Amino acid sequence: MAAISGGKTYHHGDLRNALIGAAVDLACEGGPERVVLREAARRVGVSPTAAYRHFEGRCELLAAVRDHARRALADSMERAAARVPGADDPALAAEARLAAVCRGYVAFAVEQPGLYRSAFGAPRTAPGDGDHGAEGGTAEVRAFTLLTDALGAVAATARPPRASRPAADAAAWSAVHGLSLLLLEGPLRRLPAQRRDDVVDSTLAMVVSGTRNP
Amino acid sequence: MAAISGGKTYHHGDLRNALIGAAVDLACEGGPERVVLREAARRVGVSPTAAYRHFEGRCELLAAVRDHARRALADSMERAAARVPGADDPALAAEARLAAVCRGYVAFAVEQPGLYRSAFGAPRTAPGDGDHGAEGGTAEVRAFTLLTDALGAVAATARPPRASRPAADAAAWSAVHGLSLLLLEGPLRRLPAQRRDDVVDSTLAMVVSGTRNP
DNA sequence: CCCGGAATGTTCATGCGGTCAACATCGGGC
DNA sequence: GCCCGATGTTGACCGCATGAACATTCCGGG
Repeated sequence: MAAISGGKTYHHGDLRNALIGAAVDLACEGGPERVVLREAARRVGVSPTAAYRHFEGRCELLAAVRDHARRALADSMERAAARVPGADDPALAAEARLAAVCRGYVAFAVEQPGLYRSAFGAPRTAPGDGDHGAEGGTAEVRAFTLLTDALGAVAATARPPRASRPAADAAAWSAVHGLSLLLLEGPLRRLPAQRRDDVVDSTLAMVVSGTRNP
Repeated sequence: MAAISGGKTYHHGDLRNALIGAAVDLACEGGPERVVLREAARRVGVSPTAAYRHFEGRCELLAAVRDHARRALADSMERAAARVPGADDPALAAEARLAAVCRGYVAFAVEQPGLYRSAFGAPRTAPGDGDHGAEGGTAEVRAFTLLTDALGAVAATARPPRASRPAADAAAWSAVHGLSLLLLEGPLRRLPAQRRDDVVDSTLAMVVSGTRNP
C-alpha cells in the first residue's frame, strides 16, 4: 500500500510526492534558490539522501516544482478569466478576456512570488549543463496557450481582420512576464500599490493596443 | 604605490578592482549564480578570504558586478541609438531612436546573457534579508532613463500631444525586459535567429504602437 | 632612521548543501 | 518461509560563505 498510514514506518509510502510538496512550500517561501534537497528531506522527516531514490538530484526536484508552479499560474489565469462577465460585443468580450488573463498572470506573480519565479528559467545549477529535460518549444506551457488563445480571439474580432500575427503572442507574453519580474525583483518592486495598478493598466493597454492596431 | 608592480608582493595593490574584474568575468561566463567569492579570489591568485577586506561578503561583490552590468547595458543602448541615421520628420526620428534603444537593450541581453542577468534582481542570497544597499526608486538605472527619454520624445511628437503617460515607461520597459528574459532563459530560448528577429520586431511594434495610441 | 599601529592577506575552523558508496530494512513474489 | 529488489540510512568528500586569530607590510610620527 502507498497510502498515508499513521505510524511512521521505515518506508514512507509516498516519499516522492511528499518531497515535491515540501519543495513547493520552500519555493513559496523563498523562490527556487530556496529549494534545497536536505531541507525538503528534513521537513518530510527523512534522511538527507533519501531523495535520491526518487530524483536524479536537486535539478529534477526543481523541475517538479516548476511544473507545479506552471500549473498554478495557468489556474490563476483561468480563474481570472472566468470571473469576467460576458459582453454583447464579441470584440469587447475578447478584449476583456485578454485583459483578465493578463491580470491573472500578474496577480499570480505578485501573490506567489516564490512560486512564480520557480515557474520559468532554464534549469541552471551546474555551470555547463544544458537542460536535458523535456521542454520542446514554446508549447506545453498552458499559461502561454491561454494567452495566445485570448490574443487570437481579440485579433479575430479586429475591424480589419488581422491576417498574420507573426509573433505578437510572444510580444504580449514579454510584456506580462517583464512586468511581473520588474514588480517582483526589479526596480518596480516596493512600488506603492496604487502606482502599481497604474503600471499594470498601462502595460495591458499597450498589449491590447498592440493587438488591435497594425 | 597602488600600481601594477610585476613581482607578486604580499599586498596585492588593487585587490578590490581585481576581484570585481574576476567577478565580472564569472558573471559573463555563467550569470550571477556563478559569481563565487572563492573562485574570484582564486583567479586573482589570492587566498579565499582575502575578499572580506574589501567586501562585506558575496552580496556586495555581486552588487559591484550589478553596477558594472547596468553601465554596460546602458552603453549598449547608447551605441545602438547613436547608429541610427537622422530623419527629417521629428516624429519618425523619435520612433527610430526608441526602436534603436530597445534593440540595444535586447541585443545586450542576447549577447551578454550572464552579465544581463546580473544587472537586475534584488540581492537575494540569504532567505530573510531585504536589501540594505541603496537602490532608491526606479531611478539610477541609466538604462531606464534612456528608455524613458526616448519614449518621451515619441510621445511629444504624437499627433494629439499626449498629456499624461501615467506609467507607459514601465510598460515599455516591461516589454523589453520580459522579451529579453524569455529569449534568454524562458521558453523562447533556442529560437532560430530569424524567428527571434520576428519576435523582437513584434514587440517593438507593440511598444511603439502603445506609445502612439491612447 | 626606526617603531608601532593600521591595512591587507593568510590559516584554521564551523556549518550548510549536493552527491556518492556501502549498509540496513521492508514488502512481496516464488 | 525465503530471497531479491525497492526504499531509507549512515558516513564521507568536496565546494562555498563566513568568522577568528595570526602574519606581513606600509606609513606616519618621533
